[in-house]
Amino acid sequence: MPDQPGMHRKSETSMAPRTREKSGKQPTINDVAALAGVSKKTVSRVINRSEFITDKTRQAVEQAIKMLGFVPNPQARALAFRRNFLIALLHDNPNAQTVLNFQQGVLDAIKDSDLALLVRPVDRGSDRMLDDVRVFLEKQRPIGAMLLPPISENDELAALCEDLGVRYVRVGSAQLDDAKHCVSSNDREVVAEAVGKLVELGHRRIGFVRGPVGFRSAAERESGFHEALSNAGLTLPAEYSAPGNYRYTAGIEAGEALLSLAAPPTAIFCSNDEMAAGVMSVAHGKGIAVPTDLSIIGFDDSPTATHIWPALSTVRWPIREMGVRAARILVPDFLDIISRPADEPNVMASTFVERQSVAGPKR
Amino acid sequence: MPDQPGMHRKSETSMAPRTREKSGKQPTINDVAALAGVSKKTVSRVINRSEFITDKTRQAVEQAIKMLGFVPNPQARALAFRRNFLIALLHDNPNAQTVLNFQQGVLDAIKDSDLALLVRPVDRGSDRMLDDVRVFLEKQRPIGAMLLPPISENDELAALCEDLGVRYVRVGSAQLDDAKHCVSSNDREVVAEAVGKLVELGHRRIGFVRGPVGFRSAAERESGFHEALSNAGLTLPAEYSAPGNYRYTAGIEAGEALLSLAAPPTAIFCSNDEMAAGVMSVAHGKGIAVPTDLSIIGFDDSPTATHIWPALSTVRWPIREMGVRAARILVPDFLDIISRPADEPNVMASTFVERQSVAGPKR
DNA sequence: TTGTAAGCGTTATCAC
DNA sequence: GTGATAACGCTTACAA
Repeated sequence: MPDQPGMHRKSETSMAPRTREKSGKQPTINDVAALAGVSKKTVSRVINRSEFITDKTRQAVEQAIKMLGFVPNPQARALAFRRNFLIALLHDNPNAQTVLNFQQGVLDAIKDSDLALLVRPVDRGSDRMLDDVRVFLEKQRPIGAMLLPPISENDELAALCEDLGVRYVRVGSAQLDDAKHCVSSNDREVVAEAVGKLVELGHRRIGFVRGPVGFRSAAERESGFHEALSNAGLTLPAEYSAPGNYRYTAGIEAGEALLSLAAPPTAIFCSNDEMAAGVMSVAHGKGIAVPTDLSIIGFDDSPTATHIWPALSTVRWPIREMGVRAARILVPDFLDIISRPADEPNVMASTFVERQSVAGPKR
Repeated sequence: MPDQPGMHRKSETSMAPRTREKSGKQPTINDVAALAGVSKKTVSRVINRSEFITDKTRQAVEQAIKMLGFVPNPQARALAFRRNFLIALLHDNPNAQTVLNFQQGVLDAIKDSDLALLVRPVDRGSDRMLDDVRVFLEKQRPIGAMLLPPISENDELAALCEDLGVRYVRVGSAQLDDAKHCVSSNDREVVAEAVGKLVELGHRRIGFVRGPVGFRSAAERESGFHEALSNAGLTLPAEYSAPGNYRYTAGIEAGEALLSLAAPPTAIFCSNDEMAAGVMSVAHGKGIAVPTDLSIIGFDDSPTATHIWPALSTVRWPIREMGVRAARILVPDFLDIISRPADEPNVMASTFVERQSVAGPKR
């Protein structure tokens, strides 16, 4: 029985007995080799799909594998390869839905592969963040790492991965890196489109609730907003732009500010759904009817967007699909991919989803 | 260079060159042993906190470890221990917030340990579910597994873990297993309390929106509801009980049904927040004021609860804390735990959170 | 209390 | 194409 790390035990051999697998031990590569009448290395070649093998040998080995129900031991492979068959998901928990949807996408993509997913939150506030990640990557030695926004915007983090020989993909609202290291959405473009719809409907007094300072996604969305306004020959009065941080409470504050104005906006674009929900609550509280008196648009198409009333027009951010794509870019060689991932676009289209929170202005 | 699994390459040695770590290779246990002037095994003993070591030796080794910046290679340890230093989180994605909050709790708990978290969704609908999980556990060989509801209610799954020598903890709305294999909340009790509040306020016509058939959490919440009614000498007319599945759309349907009744309920308890949001939307649509004309209570205290208007009174489910506790129960020996986890309760208290969606009935 | 030798299950090297 | 033999970095069994 092993010493147990961190176990502070009295005896070196007192670990609780472990139930033995019913069928005895699992078959190893040696069993397969023996049964197939070949060497370990040949079996290894089959496992790893080396090309230097005759079809006949391969088939013999494959049959032996099947007969024995042999599954290569990932721990041993990890030791020999000096690399674990894992993908690490590094995130700073921007919001649960985003992380989990992305996670789900990644898991979809690697479902039939030998890979597994390791999740690692990082604290972007901490000054030891880089060291923490370094230790983590050096210990776990994953094949690759996925960086979710906002930490995906950290160039040092990307450099660290590069440095440690860990592949990486950065997820963002705009091209953050070269195509083989980046999956992004087209936030600016689609926000411009959504706000353009407001203009088409006749809105002239359009408010904006910003995202957190320093976030690329916030900057992209803001610039898309301005783009739409200037396309329409409009400008944004300073008092129509409210600060925000992607949280509901910021939406409340923004709503209070914007809707108390002498000439309040007839429409408000919020940089995410949570803040849009906050603005909507304020409207409800003030007896301002949505969408009759006020149109509201959000961003993310989070569950909140459909849970609030009236249902929120918003931008659907294809985060799950981005997870799939990120995996395909990161580890194409593990995913039995036919088409070259290089041929797939790495900019995923967000789309404007019209629901009940938008209408033309009253007059 | 290794063959690459799944790589379908032309050459056995053509793998893309990998950036070599700046500082050469990482130090191994041999380097430490040499520097400290002891054997490998002694270093191993220090790493694994064996007690059969003199303080002097230990200190010498620890110093060497520090000087070299040695970090034990988990892959090698995993091979030798026949066990990976991982915790697996098995879930069937009941909802993102729950999974991620729990995940966060687990990660909090294992933050300073050598453990890492592996996330694995399972498809409880599939008839290969057990086999899939078996393969997963046999391959990854985690120290332990955490089962989230509803799959935590599957006894075969628990038996499988037992069988494979993988520790496990089941998370549920009620005691699903003995204390060392279970973390639970007290749904029944706190639902009874919440509904009791409605009764105290004077509500007599109280509706109920059920959770999905077959879910233990749904059954617990329902029985808590009935408990409160019978405590008050009330009974639930059949038409006041609407089916549900924890989804928003079910809330919409339930709301339509309950609020179209000739004598509609003056209060509705919903088995989760999403359905409560659906009921609330229907109320808004029908011009029924909340809470004036209708009180609504949900369950979970999800983000939705505060994003909707008026803010939802609900039951806070301490899912993150349950994650922490689950980890402490699962791997106390890895967590430098002072107090015995056995002394900590494994039933975590849910609490009723009063917000704006509840008031006394009109008359 | 410490050390030696033999694994753990796989891949790398390099002859054949 | 294939296989013997030596890694990979650590733990275990057993000896000292």
